[in-house]
Amino acid sequence: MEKQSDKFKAIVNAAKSLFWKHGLRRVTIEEICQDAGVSKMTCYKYFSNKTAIAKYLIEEMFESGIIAYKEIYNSDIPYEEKVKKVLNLKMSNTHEMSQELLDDIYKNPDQELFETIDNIKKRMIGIYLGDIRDSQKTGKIRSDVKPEFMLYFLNNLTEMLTDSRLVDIYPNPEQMISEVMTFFFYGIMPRKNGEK
Amino acid sequence: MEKQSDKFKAIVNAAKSLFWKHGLRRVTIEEICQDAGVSKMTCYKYFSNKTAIAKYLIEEMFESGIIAYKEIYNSDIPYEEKVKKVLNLKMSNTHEMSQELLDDIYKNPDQELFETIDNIKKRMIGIYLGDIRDSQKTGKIRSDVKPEFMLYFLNNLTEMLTDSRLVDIYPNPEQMISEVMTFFFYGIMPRKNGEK
DNA sequence: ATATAATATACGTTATTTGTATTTTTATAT
DNA sequence: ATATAAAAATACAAATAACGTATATTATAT
Repeated sequence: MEKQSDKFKAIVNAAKSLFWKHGLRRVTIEEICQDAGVSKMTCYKYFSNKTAIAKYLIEEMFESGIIAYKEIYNSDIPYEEKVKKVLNLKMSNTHEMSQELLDDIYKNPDQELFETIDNIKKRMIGIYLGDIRDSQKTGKIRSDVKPEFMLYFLNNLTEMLTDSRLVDIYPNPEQMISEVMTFFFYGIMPRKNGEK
Repeated sequence: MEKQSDKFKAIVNAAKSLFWKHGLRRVTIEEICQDAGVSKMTCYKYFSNKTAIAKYLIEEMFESGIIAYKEIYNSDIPYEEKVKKVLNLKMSNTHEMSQELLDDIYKNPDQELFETIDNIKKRMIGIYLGDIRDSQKTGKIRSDVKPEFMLYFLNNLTEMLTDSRLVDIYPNPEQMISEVMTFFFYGIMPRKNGEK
C-alpha cells in the first residue's frame, strides 16, 4: 500500500520537474520512468499516458491554488491586503509554470488537457464571482460594478503585472503592485478630504 | 553576402538558446529553423545536420574561452590575481552551459562532438602546460612541481568550486575562492615571519 | 513454498524527425 | 518589365524514436 504510493509520488515528482522545465512534448514517458526510478509498466499502472500525468499534475496545482486563495480570502486582514496577496499569488503561480509548459498545454492536439483547465477555470470563476458579490454585500467594494467586469479587470491586472513593459517602469515588483492596487481601488482621481 | 550571414547568425542564435536550455536531443532542426525564422532548406545550406550546428557552437564557445584566458594570462596583474580570475572564468563557463547540454554531448551516439571537445581540450591543455612552465621559469611558482600535477589540481579545484558541499560553507563565492586560492598558493602551513 | 508486485526485455505499431526534391514566392539587378 | 538568384513553402520517402503491450525474470513478503 505504502510502496505503491511511493512509486506514484516518484512518478508524479519526476514528471513535474521535467514538465515544468521542458514542457510536455519534449518529455517522454520512459524519461519520466527513469528519473522516477520506476519501470514503464509501473507507470502505466497508474497513468494511461503522458497526458494523464499532466492532467493529474495540473489538477493538483489548481486545487492547491484554490486552497491558497481561500485561505487568503477567509483570513482576517484588510480587504486591500487580501487583493494584493491574491495578485501576488497569481503572479507567482504563472511565473513558476514555464511558458514552455503553458504553450504545450494550449497547443495540445488532444483537447483533454484544455478541457481540464477549462473546467477548473469555470470553478474558479464561480468562486471568484461569489466572493466579489459577497464583498459587495458587506460593503467592502462598490456595489454598482458588475462582478463580471471586476473579475475581467482583475485577470487583466495579473497579465499587466507580468508584462515587462510595465515591470520595467518600477524598481521592484512590490512598488508596482502597490501603485496598481491604489489605482484599482481609488482610480485616478485625487482623494477627497477626509478619505483615508 | 550580408543577408546570408544574417540567416546564419539567426540559425546559430536560435540553436544556441535552445541547446543551452534543453540540451541537444530535445531540440529538432525544424524547431531551430522556426525560431530562427528560416526555412529548413536554408538551414541545410549551412549545416549538414544538428550535430554540425552543435559542433560549431561548441567550437565557438571554447575559442572565445581561450581568448578570454589568454587575455587574463597576458594582462599586467599579480600572478595570484590571474589564477583567481581564471578560476572565476572557468566557473562561470561551466555554469552557463546547462548540465542538460553537457550530458547530451557526452552521451551523444555519434562521437563527433566528443572528439571535437577532446581536440579542443588537448589544445587547451597544451596552452595551460606551456603557461605553467613559463611561470616556473620566471619564478612565479615553485619549479619543483610537475606542471601536469598542477594542471590536474587546478581542474580539480574548479570542480570543487562548483560542489555545493563546499559552496554552502561560505556566505559567498568570492570568499570561497579567496580561501581556496590562499590554500593553493601557500598550503596549510602558517606563514613564516617576513613573508607577506 | 507461494503469491504478489515490480523490473527488465522484447516487440509490433505509431508518430516524429530527418534530409531531399520540387514548386512557389520574394527580392534584386539589369 | 524581365531575367536571375535566393529563400520559403510544400511534399515525401527513409530513418529514428516513442508508445503501449506482452512476456519472462527477479525480488519481497507472507
